[in-house]
Formats: sequence, C-alpha cells, structure tokens
Amino acid sequence: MQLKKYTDYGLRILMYLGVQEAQARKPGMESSQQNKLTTIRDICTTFDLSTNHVNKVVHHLGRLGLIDTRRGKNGGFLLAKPAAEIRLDYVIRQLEGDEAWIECHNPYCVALPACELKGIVARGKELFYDYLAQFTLTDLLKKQGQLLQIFSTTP
Amino acid sequence: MQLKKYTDYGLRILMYLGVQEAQARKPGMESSQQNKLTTIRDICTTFDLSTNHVNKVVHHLGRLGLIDTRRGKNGGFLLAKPAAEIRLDYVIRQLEGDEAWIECHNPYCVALPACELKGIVARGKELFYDYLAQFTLTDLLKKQGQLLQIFSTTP
DNA sequence: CATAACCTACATCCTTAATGCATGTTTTAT
DNA sequence: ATAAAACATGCATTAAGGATGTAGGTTATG
Repeated sequence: MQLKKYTDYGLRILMYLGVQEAQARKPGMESSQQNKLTTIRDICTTFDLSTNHVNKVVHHLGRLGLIDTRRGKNGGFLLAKPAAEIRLDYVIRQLEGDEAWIECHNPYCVALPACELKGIVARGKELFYDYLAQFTLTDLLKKQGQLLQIFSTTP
Repeated sequence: MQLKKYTDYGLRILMYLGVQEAQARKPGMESSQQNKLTTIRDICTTFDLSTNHVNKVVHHLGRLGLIDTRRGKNGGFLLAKPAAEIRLDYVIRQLEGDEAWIECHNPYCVALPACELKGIVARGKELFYDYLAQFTLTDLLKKQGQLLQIFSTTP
C-alpha cells in the first residue's frame, strides 16, 4: 500500500518545473537565461535518478498535457499550464493508474455477490482523492526559496 | 496502490467467522453442532485459497486478539469479540502494515526538507482510515443470509 | 499414543515495479 | 548538409516483495 516511485518521480519533476518557472518570472531574469528549458538530464542530476525511468515519466506527463516537451537541440520541457491549475488528485490518479484498491477477482471471491467491503473501500479511495483535489502544484511550492536553493546547489 | 491479498484474506476470514457465529446463535442451533470451531481447512475449501497463506493470516489475526485459536484435535478458531467491536480501520491497518504511502528515502529525495507533499499524502491516508473507522465487521454482514448460503453450499 | 489441529521457520516461485540498453526521430547550431 | 542534442519508443533485464510451498514442531483430545 504505497504510491509507486514512478508517481513520486512525476511529482518531483513537476515541483522542479514549478520552481524554475517562478524563478524565470523574477524581475531581471526574463532574458538572462534565454528561457532555457529543463531537460531530463537536469532532473536526473538533481534528484540522482535513472535517466531511463525519468525518460518515461516525462513522456507520460507530456501525454497527459501537464508539460510541453520539445525535441531537438536545446529541447526540453516546461509546465504546460499554471501551477495553480495542476491538481494533485489528477496527477496521482493518472500516474498511479486508477484501479480498485481491493481485488475481488484473481482469485475470484465467492462472497462477491454479497460483499459489502468493496463498496466501502472504493468510497474510502474516493475520499482520499477528493482530499487531494483541494491541492495544486502551487501548494507544493510553498517553500519555494528553499527548494530553489536545494535545486541550484545540486550539481 | 492496492491492498495486499493477505489483508483481503484476513477480512474474508472474519466475515466467515461472523456468519458462523450468527448462525450458531439462532434458536435451535445452540447444541446441534456442538459449537464446532472453524478450521483453516474450512476457510481454504470455501474460498479456494492456499492452506499455507491462510495459515499465516489466521495466526496474525490471533496475535492481534481478533480471534481465539485453539490447537489440537477439534481445534480451530472463532471471533474473540462481538463483530460490532471489530473496526475495519484497525483490521486493515494492522494486516496491511502502517507504512507511509509515499517514500521519501530509498532513494533519498533532496527536496525532503522543503517538501509539502509527504504531509498532504499522510493526511489523505488518515482520512481514508478515518472513514474506515466508521465501519465494523457487522457492516460487512448485512447480507448475512446470502453469505450463509454461499458459504454452506461451497463444498 | 495416535491423530487433528495450529505454530514456526525457512525456501521457492511469481508478479511487477524498477532499471538498463539500443535505436529512432526531431530540431537546432554550425 | 551535417553533427549534436534532446525527446520517443520498444524490448530486455534486474530487484523486491508478495504469494506459495515444504517440513517439521507443539498442543490438545479421544
């Protein structure tokens, strides 16, 4: 009963992008970095993760429309919409996969037709996601200054 | 993101015991079956599960004080307290293990000191369990008659 | 004392997440 | 043009942990 690292990595990537974006908007920064995009390599060195795994997560985030990716030299990716519009429930549900939290088949449970459990667990799951729906990427960036420092000091 | 089969089996076992107990209390039943205990074999044939796995779950339920087990000939087990006092949050939390739903170490996340995510997910997890705390084994036995029929017709 | 049942430890299998490798495709700078 | 930098994609491999199996131990009953 734990989120996949895959999902976890996706959230870290979004946090990284959120911090970069906020920084780029600071006065005096508009042209200094020429809006350089974040690359998979940046993420991997910052968080010390496997290139291949991050590769897949980035691709997934792209397909979900959460980030815009650009191929080719000087390519990379950035948030596709404002951090305030990226809801945590959506991100986690999509990356995690939206299966039932309890398995009634495989093996098939004879009690299934008269079982009250699956409904209770399913409702609990929805409450969990309903709670997450109150938060957006913005809420993950409260300690933005500290995050920026962490991200910029990791070589 | 799914409950372990282990946990699932534990709940099924409790449901089975709850039904047996209610049946034993029916008028005219007090002495007819001599209060025969439920055995691991009974559970395995009813739900078509592995003896060894059920073995471990039963043992665990015993250690948790949810069932009383008795060794030796004519041994077996039964609920250690009324179904209404067996809360689902407790059962699931114990059988499932109460780890955090998100992994911040292994590998260690550099953002940890400034991360808002772990708190949000932890609170969501507690809401899930808070919801489960509203229910007891009794709530899983609403369709008791149907369950009894299912359990007694599986050879 | 034999049998039926749970107890316990250890070993193995199996699923799947995690990771690695190889190659393709696109874009840009030179 | 062409080389380099970046994401895209598919397949192979490894690792972790849950699921299952084997073997014997212990306890109670008849």
